[in-house]
Amino acid sequence: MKTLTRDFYTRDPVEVAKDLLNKKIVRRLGHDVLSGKIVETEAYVENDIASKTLRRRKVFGHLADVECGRAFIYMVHGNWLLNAIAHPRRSVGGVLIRAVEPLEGVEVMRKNRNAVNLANLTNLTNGPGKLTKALAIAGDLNGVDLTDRRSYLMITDEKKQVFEIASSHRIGVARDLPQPLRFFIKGNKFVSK
DNA sequence: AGGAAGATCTACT
DNA sequence: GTAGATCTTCCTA
Repeated sequence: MKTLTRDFYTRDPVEVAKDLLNKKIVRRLGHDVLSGKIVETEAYVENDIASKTLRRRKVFGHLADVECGRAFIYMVHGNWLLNAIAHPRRSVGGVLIRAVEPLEGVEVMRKNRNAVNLANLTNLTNGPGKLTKALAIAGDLNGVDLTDRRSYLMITDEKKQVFEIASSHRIGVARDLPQPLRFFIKGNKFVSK
């Protein structure tokens, strides 16, 4: 398996958000390997007025200092959210991973999300806060290099596959930009509701 | 020092 | 569909 390169992330976040669909996120956890296919993303762009959180935290200033292809992880509403830093040179931006389809390590994921009714798999990782919990992703992983196969968290390339990309407005954003910035694999069961 | 609000989730009706 | 839990940062005093 091969990780996505720095160049992959050094582009318009909207393009990166679309291209991250169907890629694989890999989490090394002790002796276990947890992985899932990315099925839903959201782009956050330069001068993004939509997110109060981003502006309040001066995240864009922060993102500008951070290398593309690194993870940016922070907490909202008591949930950790996972972003990949992605923007053209001298710009700022990122991509929020909103949902994945579980592949390897499903039993460990179940354990990580204990106390929850997990009768069906779709409830395991179909939301930004759910997938971080299932994959044991928290603030201690902030800044890890997603392009480095030695990292505890990385994103790998996958064989080309035919699928249809659907888009919509972003979710949970108080005042969204006019253009659709949320992308997901059409018809996939693991997309959030 | 205290309160409000946010890129959310669960459990309940 | 709505309420309450959750935790961190920002704003006001």
